[in-house]
Amino acid sequence: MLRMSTLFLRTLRDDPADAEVPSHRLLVRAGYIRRIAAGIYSWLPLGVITLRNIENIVRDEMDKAGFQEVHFPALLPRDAYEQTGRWTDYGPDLFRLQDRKGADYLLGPTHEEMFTLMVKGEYSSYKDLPLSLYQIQTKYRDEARPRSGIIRGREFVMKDSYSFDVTDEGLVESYMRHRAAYISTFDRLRMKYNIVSAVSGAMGGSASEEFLAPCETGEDTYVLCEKCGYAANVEAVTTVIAASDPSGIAALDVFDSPNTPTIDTLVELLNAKFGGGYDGSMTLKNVMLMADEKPIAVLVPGDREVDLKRLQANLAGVSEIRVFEDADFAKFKGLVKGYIGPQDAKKSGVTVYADPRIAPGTSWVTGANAKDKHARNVVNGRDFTVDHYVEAAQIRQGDACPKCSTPVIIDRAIEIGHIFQLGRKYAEALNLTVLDQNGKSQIVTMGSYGIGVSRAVAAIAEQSYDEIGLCWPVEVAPAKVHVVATGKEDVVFETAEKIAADLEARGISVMLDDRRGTSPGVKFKDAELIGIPVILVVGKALEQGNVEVRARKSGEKSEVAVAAAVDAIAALLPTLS
RNA sequence: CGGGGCGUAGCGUAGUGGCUAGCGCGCCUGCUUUGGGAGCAGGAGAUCGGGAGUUCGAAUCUCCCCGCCCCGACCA
Repeated sequence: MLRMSTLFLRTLRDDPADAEVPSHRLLVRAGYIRRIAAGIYSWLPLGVITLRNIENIVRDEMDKAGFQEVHFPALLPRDAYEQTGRWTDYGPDLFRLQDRKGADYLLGPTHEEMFTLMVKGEYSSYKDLPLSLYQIQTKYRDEARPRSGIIRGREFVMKDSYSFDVTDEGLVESYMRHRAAYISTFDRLRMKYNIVSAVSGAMGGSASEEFLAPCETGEDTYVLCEKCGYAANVEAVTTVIAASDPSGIAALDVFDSPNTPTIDTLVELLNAKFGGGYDGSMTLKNVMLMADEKPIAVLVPGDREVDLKRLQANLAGVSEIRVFEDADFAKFKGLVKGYIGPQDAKKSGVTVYADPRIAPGTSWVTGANAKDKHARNVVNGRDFTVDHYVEAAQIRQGDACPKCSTPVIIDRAIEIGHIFQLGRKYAEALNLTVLDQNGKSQIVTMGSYGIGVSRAVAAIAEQSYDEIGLCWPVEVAPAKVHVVATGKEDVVFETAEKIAADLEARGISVMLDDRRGTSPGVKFKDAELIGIPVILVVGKALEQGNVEVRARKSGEKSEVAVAAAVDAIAALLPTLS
């Protein structure tokens, strides 16, 4: 039982000056966490209990799914990370340090290497697989910009799992088992979330999905179709545009277009010159970029920007993209800045990438590769060729859903889980093999799965707070019932004690406000701020032999007889989410 | 890393060259009060982020450094 009279807790009346997002503000005010340094927080008793509750739900669901818990140190030698190249690849985000002998160590940002080596050390037969291991552990990443309190910290608690299979089919199965376990976990945490397709990015591998908890303060943007349920990270959205039949489109027509440096001015001129009907979406923007110092042109409709993030995510094997600078234009004489069209790309040695919106057979207005000249009726496949199609154009609210064509919405969310099929990258680098039925050595294929446990504390808070404080789901809250004794009569405190003890005896955890001499207002405000789902007030109503039961979230109140209080609460709890 | 803002007691803040750095919350003592952040009286608590400089005099001006927050870049 938590007793407010002795609990190590001080709630704050004012919002802390350095907290802006609701979860941060309230977790600090209600005495769950305190800041130590940017992105580094200490946990006070209420915070620790809440974090543990979440941790235990995660652990329970992992165990139910048949995954086995192990534990690694956070402090790791450089070795394994050297072998996979991540000692350098991870860059400045990696916390590095040296021991007294000058040997290099790191604080683990994620543990693929260690898990791979652990399995390698114990197993060597296909008979041992499939296998899934997990740990709940503190991770360290020297984020360029920690933010939003506990949402993006430099130290955070994460549950990470890894699956090991011999075959690709086995990996898919392990992946699906994790997916199912994640669904039960987040459901139990009473979180609202969407499972969205993601691009696997630098980690390599194929299939990848993110569990995103929608909320205003989220830092991830994703696309959602409310009709068919399609959901994807913006980077992973696919564009479906059918090829069209170009026969009947008039021949390419070059025309004078002085003083048209922007799409808007070009459209204006087109409408003046050719009798109207043109808009930005009919023009073709030809963006010049350097991809690992090789020139590429990226074609997008004139009314959209190139989304560099999407482009980068979808350009396999390219590590650095930058826009053309004047020096680059100087090197490619065929490219007339402001009047570039894809028609002569081959001559200039430029590889042409096009967003799928530039479908084969479509006709465009674009630059004519000569100063002050544009061309219309420029047809993809007839007047220019696309080397590769790549998702590059920015995505907008109202774009057609790739599954059902309904206009999509764009929303923000916090990433609370990520599952993906890693493949053989780490097993290969660290030589994790098993012998198959034929005695032949096979490289193991892996999956990697993460849940941000400390981040979930914030994400849940973000999804369930109101003007007066936090409102935890029953299983997450630091206690299920907050028993508040108000008044100065001993009988009030004795009754509160008795009910609290009875509740605990029924397995219902209690926080008891047994502070003497604290005014009722203070106790109510604290209870509301702390956010325990049921508040039971022992006070005025006691004269009629009653206590007051309040549901924190809905605000519903009722009076029940003292003797019936425990039963009433036992009945109420399962109805609360 | 670029842009913006900020740093004064545990928390929130006032003070833009001049007396002993002010106020609210919280904390301690006493009395009163007890259903919505109580009242009165008394009290403790501050290297004014750090260093250097300008000045008769610096929380206040200058320079350097450190830290924090927000936007962006970045982020298995």
